[in-house]
Amino acid sequence: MPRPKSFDHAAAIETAMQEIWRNGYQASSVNALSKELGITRSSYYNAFGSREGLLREVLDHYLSQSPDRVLHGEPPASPVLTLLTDTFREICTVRARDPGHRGCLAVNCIAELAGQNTELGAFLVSAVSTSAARFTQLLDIAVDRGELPAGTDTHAQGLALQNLLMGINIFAKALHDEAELWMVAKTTLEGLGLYKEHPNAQL
Amino acid sequence: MPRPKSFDHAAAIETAMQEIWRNGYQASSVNALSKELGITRSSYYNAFGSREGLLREVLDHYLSQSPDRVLHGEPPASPVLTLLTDTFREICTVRARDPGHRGCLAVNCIAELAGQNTELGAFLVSAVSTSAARFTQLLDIAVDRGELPAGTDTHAQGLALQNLLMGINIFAKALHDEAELWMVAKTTLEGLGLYKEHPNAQL
DNA sequence: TTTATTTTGTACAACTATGTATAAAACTTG
DNA sequence: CAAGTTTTATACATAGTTGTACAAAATAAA
Repeated sequence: MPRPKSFDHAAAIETAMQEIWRNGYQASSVNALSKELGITRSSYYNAFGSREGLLREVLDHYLSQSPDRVLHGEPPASPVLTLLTDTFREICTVRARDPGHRGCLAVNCIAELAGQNTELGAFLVSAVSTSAARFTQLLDIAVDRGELPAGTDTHAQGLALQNLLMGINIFAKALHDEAELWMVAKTTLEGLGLYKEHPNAQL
Repeated sequence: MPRPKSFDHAAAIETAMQEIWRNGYQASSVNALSKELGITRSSYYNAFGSREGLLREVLDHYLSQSPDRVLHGEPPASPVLTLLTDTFREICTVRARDPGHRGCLAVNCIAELAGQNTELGAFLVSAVSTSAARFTQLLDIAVDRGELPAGTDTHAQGLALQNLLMGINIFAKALHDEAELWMVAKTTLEGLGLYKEHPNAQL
């Protein structure tokens, strides 16, 4: 009986994400977003409820496809240090090759909204906390597997990795050279004793 | 002959800085800023020319009093590594004790405006570049003084320090505990071989 | 075809935004 | 007191903002 939804919700979220990523949240009005989505403001409010409602969906979508997504989920089969190194390498590549130099949408939103917008701010702060805890968890696994020495302060190291991650994502907005961006990550990872070259896999 | 300026320009910049720091640039309208400053919009435009004009002045003021200001200016008399360690310690303290958890105004503005607002974006990007170069310069001095080994890659280390700085400033918006924030900085500095305890000076 | 539902178009309300213009008031110095 | 300048008050123009309301159109299934 119901008329089927005639615009692709997922595709709309993707498009809106690109727009907010480029222009920032406060600068992305419902007018502008609706125009970009090719729908009317009526449809916008019908589909997303409010201006802020869309951003929440956009952030969920973003986090599910951001370059650090591989860190979450099941414990990795490959060595943890290789996973970490590869992930930071990937992040540097993606960030540097983004022609808009937009950095990380989540980090941008933290800078814009944390401690201000109660709802979204709290969500973002908790996402940072979760990510840092995940780094620590991975390092604990590395200790268990003998990849890292037993006395390793995985809590401190995990926080340092989270900091490296966010730093890279901000730095990428100002430092556009991929090699230099990777130099930042590699230098810090080496310092932390967490850098590991990829061991010529599949050979 | 001229009527004296009846509102304190410097104090107004300071007040506006606090407001923009708290709410972000895009969310700080001329209306809101004028009200906060206790002046009319007429006076605002008269004094600052435009919305953007004020931010430029605010950023200049901010940079002149931010916790990393001590890194600039004359080469330090004290050991470079001590200066670096103390500066990062100070930054962690200031950021964690800010009840608004606003982080760094400059970093917030980079996240909000870099690659978007041509004028201010370029200014902020160049400020990052300058700061990174200054870190490298300080490390070069440290090498000259024998504080660091001769083969040190001061360029890579300087970039890593700039990244640590910006990371801390973002992280502070989500991680409010001073000890944990300092753990981030200390762990990274130690990893980079740049951490040095303050040598009980004046004793 | 009727029915149930979603989407759309359009209008409205009530603000708010930036920037400009202009005349009146305030004030200090000569 | 007069001159010169700054500040204020007020209005205007033009555009945009979020959110709501409601009827008309589109659509698929019974």
